Amino acid sequence: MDSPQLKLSNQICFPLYSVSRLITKAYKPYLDEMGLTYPQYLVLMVLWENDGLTVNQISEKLLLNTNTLSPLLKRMEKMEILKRNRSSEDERSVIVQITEKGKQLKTLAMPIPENLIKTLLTENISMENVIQLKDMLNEWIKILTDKDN
Amino acid sequence: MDSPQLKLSNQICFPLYSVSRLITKAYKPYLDEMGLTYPQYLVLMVLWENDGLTVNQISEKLLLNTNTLSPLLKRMEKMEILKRNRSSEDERSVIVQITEKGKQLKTLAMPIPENLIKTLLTENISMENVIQLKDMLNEWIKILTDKDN
DNA sequence: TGCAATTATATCGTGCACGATGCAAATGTA
DNA sequence: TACATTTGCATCGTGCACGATATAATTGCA
Repeated sequence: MDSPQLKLSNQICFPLYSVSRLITKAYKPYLDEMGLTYPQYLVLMVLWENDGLTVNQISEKLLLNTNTLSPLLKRMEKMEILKRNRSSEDERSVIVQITEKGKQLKTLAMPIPENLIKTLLTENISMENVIQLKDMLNEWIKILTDKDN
Repeated sequence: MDSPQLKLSNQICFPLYSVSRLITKAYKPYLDEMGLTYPQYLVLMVLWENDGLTVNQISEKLLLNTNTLSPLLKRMEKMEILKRNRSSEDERSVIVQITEKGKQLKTLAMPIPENLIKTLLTENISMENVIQLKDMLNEWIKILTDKDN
């Protein structure tokens, strides 16, 4: 049985999985300076944009469940990047607030996106191509998160 | 400071990271039937295509280092999906060979790719679009693996 | 009101990823 | 031929991901 559909080179998920890992690795030197991991950086981007969200609201934005987020936020609290407090309105909810230290990391993060995108633009790949790719990925996110529910 | 470049919606890595995870999750029902994880499935795809490779050769194909692969292969050997033996030519190398059980899993895997691609094709996303996306990802893999060395 | 169902978060166990380190075999070179 | 260097693999520690499960607060409804 030849089955070309099972060849690695014909897969779509494998390049997605690899590029995701490789780009995360490309972030590493910048994130190391900030003492952050990539998922921690994602949490900070959410909080920089919108502070004081609940764990659940962060979960929805990052598409990560609380079994991933809770320990992650716990570590970040220990690092004094954010604080977690029970909501007084709904004692089940935990409100996450960024600290001064967390806010200051934003300055260090400012140049990261431009540096990263420079790496990804080539003779064959324009900014337009990247936008197009992002649109496709966002449509897939819509499809694949709908399926879950 | 407004810094739109730090908004989650303007990132390219975040949708890559999310889609990679979500597609892996879409594989899960199929892989569960086979008792495999996604990385284990990747190893099998390599071996189905080319049996008897060394750990290093698998490492190059999957872009995973031995610190990830060694434990993964060890688990797969325990599951009796493959065997690991020192090469007699070069005692440093370990040659990985698929077992009968591993070969038989291929039959179960055959329909997976088509089922997966059905999920990913929509009104707005054609097979052509997917191919184009894959080409972009492969170019990025080239760039980002060159950078490493 | 009473109580089952739902919701929000946390914990546990397992399996990746990956940087750092170790070790033995092979290679290169003085 | 000695021996430093390189190569191939493995192990360790840490931090995700994620399914399963637990717990407490809230909600819904008979």
